[in-house]
Amino acid sequence: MADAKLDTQVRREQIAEAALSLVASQGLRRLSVAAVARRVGLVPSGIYRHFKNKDEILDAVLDRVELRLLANVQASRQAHADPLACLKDVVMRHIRFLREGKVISVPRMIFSEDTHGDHPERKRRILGVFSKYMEQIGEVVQLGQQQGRIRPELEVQAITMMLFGIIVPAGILWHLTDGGFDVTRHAQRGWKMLLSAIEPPVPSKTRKK
Amino acid sequence: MADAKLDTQVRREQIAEAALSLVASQGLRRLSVAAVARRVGLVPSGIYRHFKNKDEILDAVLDRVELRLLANVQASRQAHADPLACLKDVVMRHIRFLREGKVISVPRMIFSEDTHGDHPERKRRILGVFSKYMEQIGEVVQLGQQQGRIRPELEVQAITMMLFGIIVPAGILWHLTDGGFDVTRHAQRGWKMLLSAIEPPVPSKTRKK
DNA sequence: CATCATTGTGAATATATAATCACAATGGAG
DNA sequence: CTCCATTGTGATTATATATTCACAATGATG
Repeated sequence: MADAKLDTQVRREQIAEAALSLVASQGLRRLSVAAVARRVGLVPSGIYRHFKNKDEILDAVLDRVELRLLANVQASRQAHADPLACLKDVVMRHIRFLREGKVISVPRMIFSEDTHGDHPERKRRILGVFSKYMEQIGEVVQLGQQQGRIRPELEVQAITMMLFGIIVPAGILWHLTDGGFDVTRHAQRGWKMLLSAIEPPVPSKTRKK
Repeated sequence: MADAKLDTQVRREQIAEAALSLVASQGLRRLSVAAVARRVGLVPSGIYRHFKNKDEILDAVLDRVELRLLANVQASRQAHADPLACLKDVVMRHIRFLREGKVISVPRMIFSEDTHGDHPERKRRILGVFSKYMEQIGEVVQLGQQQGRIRPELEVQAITMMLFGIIVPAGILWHLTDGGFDVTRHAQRGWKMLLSAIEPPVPSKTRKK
């Protein structure tokens, strides 16, 4: 069935990518070893040549999700020197990837009990991913506060959570409506409202985004 | 094993309540017919005397969730004539129920593919529950706009989504940290920020909540 | 070419859980 | 009390999916 034998490094890559892709499009419930195998072009038992079990595959998927989430924040930071522009970009970038099916929304990972139903340590793992993500965003917020672009009296965590509160419902509605919900508009509106809450009353610059 | 035979109405009530309770504490993945039966005090096959299949049980759970969510909004509306106080109460009440395990956070229902994995109509059902919930909240927002308590230029949906954006991450973090996250503080901060975004610049009343 | 390690296949096994089936027990009606 | 409808039990079946196992095939090396 397989075209040829491939090195385990290559197969692992294929398998992890196939799994991530399947999860993004169909959710974790539908992720079966058989589905992954089909996608890669192997028979199901062939998967076990490269991954010890399904849990290992899920771990690999999680690694990828983490990389992508953090890469998103990094990309935004590099594209925008201005903290506010950067934060907005984090949101919009996430939305774009959501639309393109290139990222699994965090809640989807969290509440898919297939991910960590019987594995408390994976729950911790997810919490870790989330924490890192929030931390990265928090650094941008802090920068903004130091530069007078963001109200200094607001707590960093509160701001990052509000940002998260824009991203998450987007994923939820996108998922619920099978892509029918206008997540871009939602994000723009949400950002605008958040901005009015976090921007200092006296604009430190005439720039009004 | 059962103490006595009970009328199917009574059993259906018990079964639905047991299922809801189990879902709230353990998630949907762990909801098995056997677990529900144990909780009620029957053997697993006895459940099928009262519910056709597991799907019917899940539908009953969803009904209950809907009732509770909407009852929460109603309760807040009746307790507070002021729209802003009402909205705040919706959030805080939800948080309280979350803490007490009396409500399943909506994302948990949505992203638990056990709920609707193979049932598109149940996904629609959930979307319907969510839409009703948002509608009810939206009515309060509209009232607030008519009364000059909330900026009239902001779109109702944007505001309700921001409110949702406070509630949802609370559920997520509560779940991820096994109740370790301070959801009350999160909600209070989030509400405060949202308030500064939606409250008109010139207070129509000296009341500052 | 032969050898060998690694990868792939197809059949079989293991497991958890939903659901069926046939018999038992309960409780109400006559 | 008997009868009957309904509810409860315990054994069995069905099903989906993860995983193991034994053999086959590939590709690199000497």
